[in-house]
Parts: sequence; structure tokens; C-alpha cells
Amino acid sequence: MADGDTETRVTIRTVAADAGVSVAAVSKVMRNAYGVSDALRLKVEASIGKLGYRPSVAARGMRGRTFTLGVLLVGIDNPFLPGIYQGIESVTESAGYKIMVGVGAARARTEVTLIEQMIDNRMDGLILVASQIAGETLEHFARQIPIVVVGHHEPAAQGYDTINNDDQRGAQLAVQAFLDRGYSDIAYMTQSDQGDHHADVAPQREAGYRKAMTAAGLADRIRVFRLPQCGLSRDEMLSNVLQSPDRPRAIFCWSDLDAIPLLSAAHRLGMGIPDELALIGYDNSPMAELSMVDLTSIDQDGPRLGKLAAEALFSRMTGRSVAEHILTEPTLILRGSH
Amino acid sequence: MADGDTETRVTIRTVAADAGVSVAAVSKVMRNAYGVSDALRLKVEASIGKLGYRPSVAARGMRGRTFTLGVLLVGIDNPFLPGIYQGIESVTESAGYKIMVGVGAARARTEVTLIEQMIDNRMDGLILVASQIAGETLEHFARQIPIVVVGHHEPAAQGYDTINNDDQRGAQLAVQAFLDRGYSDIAYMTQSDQGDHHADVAPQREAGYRKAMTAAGLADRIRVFRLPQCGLSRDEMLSNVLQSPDRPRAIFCWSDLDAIPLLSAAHRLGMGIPDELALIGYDNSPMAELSMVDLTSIDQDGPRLGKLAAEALFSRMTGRSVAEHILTEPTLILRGSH
DNA sequence: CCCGTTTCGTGCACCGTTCTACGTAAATCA
DNA sequence: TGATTTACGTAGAACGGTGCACGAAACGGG
Repeated sequence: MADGDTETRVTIRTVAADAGVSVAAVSKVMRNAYGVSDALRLKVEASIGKLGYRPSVAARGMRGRTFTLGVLLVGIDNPFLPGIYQGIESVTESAGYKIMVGVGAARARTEVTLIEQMIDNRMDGLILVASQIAGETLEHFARQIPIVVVGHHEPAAQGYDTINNDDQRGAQLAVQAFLDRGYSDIAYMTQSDQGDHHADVAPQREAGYRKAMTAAGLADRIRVFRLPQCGLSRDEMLSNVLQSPDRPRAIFCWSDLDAIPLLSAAHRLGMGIPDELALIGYDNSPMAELSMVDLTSIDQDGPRLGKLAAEALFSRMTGRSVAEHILTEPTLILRGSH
Repeated sequence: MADGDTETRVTIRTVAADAGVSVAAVSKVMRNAYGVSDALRLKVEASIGKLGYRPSVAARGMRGRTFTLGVLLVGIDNPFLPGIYQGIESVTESAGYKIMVGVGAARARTEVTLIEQMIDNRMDGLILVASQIAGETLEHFARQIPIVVVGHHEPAAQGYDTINNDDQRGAQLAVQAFLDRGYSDIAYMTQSDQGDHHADVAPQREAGYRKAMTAAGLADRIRVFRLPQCGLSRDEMLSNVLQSPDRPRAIFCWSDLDAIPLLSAAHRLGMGIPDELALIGYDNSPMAELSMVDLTSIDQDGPRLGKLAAEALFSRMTGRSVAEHILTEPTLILRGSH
């Protein structure tokens, strides 16, 4: 512990002494509770200003609320997250709540630890974005702290809320967009399932793809490619898929995250887009918009999802106990890749 | 507050009662402090396991340490951050420390609030990545909590450490790479300065660019473009720069973050790369590697910076009080854009 | 066998807040 | 004017841990 010239912390007691009032009085002013005269308030506020007093969140959390929310993100390299985060922040900021973020690195174990960490830090509520954690575990945590989940389908959950774009509908939009252009040889590319509980977005999009294909009478043309996790063999696999003699003419990819590397592989192989390969992604990430990428993608309006999540969390924190499961409408962003 | 079937929390008292020992004994076992017999330890650990006890970070923090570090990031959409974060995590995880992240959104005001929040949450130390906060403010905070700063040059700082890649050297590498290809009409493109204290990386890279140009006898060819912040007029400005009759033949861009949109604008205008425009970026982001981007870039080895930062923080937390200012060597990643 | 050391476990005073319960003075009402 | 109410401020007990100081064994050497 660095113990140089440690400025002794300004506590509520320091303020009370300075203002010549009781500790409780200062506390009341801070929480603008009932029963404070203007004279007292002024005195206390003057001292607070003079001393630069900030209440300790940790101590405050031991009895009251901390006005801090926890947000758990899968990672920081996912283009889907900034929009959601910004949506959350827009709501929480104006309500005077602070946000602490945990980065789950897509490992369920890490995520559980982080959630526990947030509970132990006495946060007032949690928003989990694209969490990998199973529903039953979530129910367990939800008994200890209000929770809202984004990007994880669990429509029967009782203890927590879920906010999602309608991933099945998004997949249907993509398939339809291909059909409109006359394609019938449409494949779906997804990440390899990893303990997959059918709750994650990728399987939902797969289900939507299958339904849409079946509805179009193309059930026998259904093909699903599953990408391995690690980087090197993934790039290889992308190339292999593209070079195989019976490669699909059109690919709907579960996320821009994989669609763009796929596009890159196609480009490297000298394939024309969309003439030799048509492609639609998901998330409408900023990269998709770049002219050399120009990727058609499904947009799920991250800021809106974030906003809805924050609002749901607040309503749950203030009493609602019956679960809410919201599904928003995705939109197709037309570009040159299909 | 959701007050459904609130599982009453397992506290240190619950454990003590269950194991038939004192609260202090449990505390000792948790902190594996001196003076615990094997018998006692076993008894207590059994109860802890049975009850699933986790100590409250908040309460613990009021006297001891929390084993939690705060990491402040500029944003989550910056390709430079994942590497650094991963580097930090690799060190802290094995040391049994948890990380809470704050997202500063590149606004100094928000960042200050978040740092205060982290101090109030009793974190044991802070790593600030690409923070916008002025040096004097940092010194102030550094008196309250050990701090290490990444991506912000403040070589004279006393109270905190800084870890940076040598941005001036990186700029020099870029200029040299252009010179080697025979370019002399080399411009620098940067973000418009925003309260800029010369400490941020962009001005450092600018200084390096100026030095390198001067050293090459091209002082009179020095040109600097400053991009506005907001998205729309930025794209316009990029196009304008590229379409002006005396546009530079080679541009060194302060970050891939702006180099890639610039590349996109060039592509949209049908300009050949590198024949009509040569480009070098900074950060070697994953996108730069994509075949349709193929951007030459300066790599600063984020994971290494993160690792160094975490190690510096630990050494500071365990007593070191004289500041450390580390500069790492950047490398040029050759690709097709120059 | 006595006395000085260790070793182990406990009681208790913190840490910085919140919040309930209570006392007092002023204002209102009959 | 006396009885109520209302407004304001204060003690002091939580909250869930930590860690110091202390006492009681157990140990060990002369």
C-alpha cells in the first residue's frame, strides 16, 4: 500500500465538525431527506463545498443504495456493444446513476465471478449484455439483485427481464432479401456452439433462418457452417468454405464480426461481391458502412435496446416484480454485398 | 427495491455461527492471516463451502483492501483498447485481483467522476487508459490511490507512473517508411485538439512527424490536417482533403480509427491505393489486417503495454513511491497501403 | 516444577455511511 | 392559555467486515 503523504479522507464526520452539526444532519442533507431547515442545509452545503466532501459509496452501500449500476459486457472488441452501452448510459446518467462495467471475456466462469463482484460491491442493479450464463444461474442471482438481460433469449424467465431484438425475424429479413434478389442457394454461417443453451442470439438467428428457408420451400437447401473459435483455423475454414466446389452462392452470417473476415477472405481469393458471393451480416456495425466493405446487414438499434434495458431495470428496482420480455423489430440495411 | 423472496445474505456471522467459532476466526481464515490451526481452518472452510459464503467487498474495503482494481477506458469502440485490457487482465487475474471498468467516453468531466467513483468504491489501485485528464488533477488523485497511466505522456509526473509506446518514434518510423518509398509530400492527419495538454498521444505523434520531416530536410513540406469531432462533417472533410488540387500524396494518420474512414473515402472516390494515395495508420488494429483494407500501420503491442501497466501498479501498491515512466518501442507493420 | 515463549482463538473498537427513534422548540388550534 | 401538532436536529444502533490487544493453553528449557 502506498502510504506517502496520504491526505486523510474527508468523511461525513469532518463535514459535521466543520459545519458544527451532527453527523446525521449531514447525512440528511446529502440524501435530501425530510426535516432540514434552509439554514442547516446552507451551512452543511458550504462545508461540503469547502472541504470537497464526497460520500463513500462503499460505506453508503452497507445500509442504503449506492446509485451505481453494474453492466456486464461480453468483451470490448464487439461492435455491437458501444451502441447498447450508450443507450444505457443516456438513461442512467440523467437519473444520477453511475455505471461500473465488467468485462466477461465470453467465459461463463468469469462472468459469474463478475456478477458476484458486483453484488458484493452493493450495486443497485445489473444489466447483462450477451451473457453466456445459463437461465437457472441467472434466476439465482436475480433473487439477490434486480437484473435485466440483453441479447439472451429467455422468454419464460420469472425473476429477471430480457430485452432483445427479434433475432428470428432478423434472420427472416436476411433470407427474404436474398430471395428478392433471386438467390436460393442460401447458407447460414454461425459460431460453433459452446455450451449453447439455445438462448443466445446465434441459435435464434439459425432458427429464424431455418424457418424462413422452409417457408420458402427451400428446406432441402438449408446448410449451416460452424466456425471454430480460435483465429488461425478460423481463417483457414473461411477460405476452405469459399474454395469448396459446392460453395453456397449466398451466405447469411450470424454477425458482422464474422461476416467481415469472410468478406476479406473472399476478397483475398479474388471473388467478386456480390456476383460470385453474396453476403448479409448482422449488427450493422460501423465497419459495414465503409465503402470497401459495403456490407448489407441487419440493424438491431443498439441504443434503443440499451435504453429499454435501463428503463426496465429502473422499473424493476422501484417495485415491479413480474417479469417483462421485450422484443424489438430489426431492420435491413441495404448495401452492395448482396 | 425489488423485495420478493429475498434470500437473506450469508454474512461472516452466519459462517461463524455455523462453524461454532468467532467472527474474528472466520475473518482470519479468509485473509489467511497468522495464527489459525489446521483444525479451525478446516472447520471454517467447510462452513464457507456449505453456505456459499462470499465476503462483501464493500464492507471489507472499509478497513482492509478490496482486491479490486479500477480500469478507466476512453471508450469501448477504440480498437486500441482490447489488447491493453487483455494485457492488464493477464497479470491481475493470476494475482487474484478483480477488475471493474469505467468508460470515460473521452470527456474529462465523466472521467473525473468515474475516478472518484472508483476511489469511493475503495478500489486498491487504478489504471487509466488514454485518459484526457490534466496532469495536475492526476497528481491530486494519485495522492489518494495508486495510479498508473497508459497512453498519456507525462514524463515529469511524480505521484503516478506512465506507460507508453514511444509515439514520437512511431511517427518517425512512419515517415521513414514513406521516405524509403520515395515520397516527400507527406502530411499528418490528426484529431482536432480538445483542451489538448500536449500529453495525449496525437500531439506526440505530431511532434515526431515534425522532427522526422525536419531531419529529412522536408521542414517546408510539413502539413497538418485536423479533423473535426463529429461524424458528418468529418466525412465531408475527409473527402474535401482528398479532392483538393494540392492534396498530399502520402498521409500519416494519427490512428487507424481515422485512417480507415479516410481509406474508405479514397475508395469511394475511386482513388488507387497506394498509387494515388499512400497511407500509414497507427495502432495496427485488427481491421487494418483485412485484405480489403490492407493498411500499413504502427503497432504498439497493446498486451505488452497492459502487462507493464499492471506490473507497475502492483509494485506501486506494495511500496514503491518513486515514479516510473516507461517507453516501449513501436514497430512498423508493412502492408499494401504505402 | 516453574516460568518464559509460542500458538491459537476471542472480544471489541473501528471503517463511513443510513435511518429509526426520540427530544425539543416553535407553530397551530380550540 | 393549554393541548396538539409540526418542524427540526440529534443519539445511537445497525451494516459486514478487519485487525489489534489480550488471555488461555500448550510447549520447552533449565
